[in-house]
Amino acid sequence: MKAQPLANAELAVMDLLWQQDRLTARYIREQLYPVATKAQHGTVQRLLQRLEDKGFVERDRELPVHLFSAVISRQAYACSQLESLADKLTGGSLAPLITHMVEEKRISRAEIRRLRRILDGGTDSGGRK
Amino acid sequence: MKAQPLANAELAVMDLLWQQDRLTARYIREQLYPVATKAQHGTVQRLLQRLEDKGFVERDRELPVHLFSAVISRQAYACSQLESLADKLTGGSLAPLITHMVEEKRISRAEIRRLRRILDGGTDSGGRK
DNA sequence: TGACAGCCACGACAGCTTGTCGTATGACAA
DNA sequence: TTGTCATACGACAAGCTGTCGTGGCTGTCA
Repeated sequence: MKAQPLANAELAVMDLLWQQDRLTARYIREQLYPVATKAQHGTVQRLLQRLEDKGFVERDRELPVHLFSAVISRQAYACSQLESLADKLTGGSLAPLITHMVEEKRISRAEIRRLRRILDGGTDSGGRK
Repeated sequence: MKAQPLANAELAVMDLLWQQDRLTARYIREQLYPVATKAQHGTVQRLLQRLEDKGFVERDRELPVHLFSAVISRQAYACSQLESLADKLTGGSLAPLITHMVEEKRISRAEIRRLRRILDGGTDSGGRK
C-alpha cells in the first residue's frame, strides 16, 4: 500500500476522522474553523472530496448529509510513509535509521525498551516477509 | 535538527554528494543528465544553490570551479525526516509505527533481529534523552 | 591583446499542488 | 414558495519545483 503524502490541511481532516469515525462535513468544519465564515463550507467539502479522490476517505451517501470515514488507519498511513522514507533513503531498510537515532541518543531508554518488547513479540509469531 | 524535506531532483543531487564528497557542478551534471544539452548547466547550478540556501550543501569557493559537499549526512537527514513523521502522526513516538509494521509482517525476521541488536547496544551505553 | 570556453549568478517561467472562495444545484421543512 | 443546509465544482492566488536563458567573470591560448 503506497499512500501518497498528505498536506497539512488534509492531515488535519484525517486527524479528526482517525479520532472518530463517521463524521459529517459540518462537524469537521466546526472543528477546523471554530469561527466559520460562510465560505469555509466549501473549503471542507473540497478537502474531503480530494481525500476521497486520493482514496483516503470514504463517504456514505445514504443520507443527504454524507457521512465520512477514514479508509486507512493512522498507523497504516504512518507505516506506508515510513516505508517510502526508507525506500528513498536507506534502500528500504530501517536499520540505518534506527542505528543513527540510537547513536545520537534521539531515542529515550524507555522508548528503546518499548521497541525491544515489540520486536520480541515479532519473531515469536514467525514473521514471514 | 529539523531538516525540511527535499524534492526529487534535489534528492538526486544529495545522493551523489552522499556517495562522494567534494564534487564539481560539472560532474554532477554529467551524472544527472548524461546527454546534457547546454541548458542543464544552469539547472544543476540552480539546484545546488537552492540546496545551499536550505543548508544542505556547502560550497568551497577557493577555486573558480567550486567544490560542493553535503553538510548533513544521509542518515542524519533520514533521521530528521523520521522524527518529523513521528511528530506529525504518532505524537513523536516510534513505537506505534514499529508495532504496526511488525504486526503486518512488513519487517522481515532478519531485519527484526538486526534492529534488536542495534537496540541492545543502545541501552548498554546509558542512553540519556 | 583579443577571442573563446567554461563556470557562476540570477531572473524568469510553466506546471503542479494546496488552500481558499464563490456559485450553482438539489433536498427538505416551515 | 421561501429559506436553509448540503453537495458539486469551477476558479484563483500562493508556493514550490524543475527548467531554461542570459549576462558576467575568469582563465587559457594564439
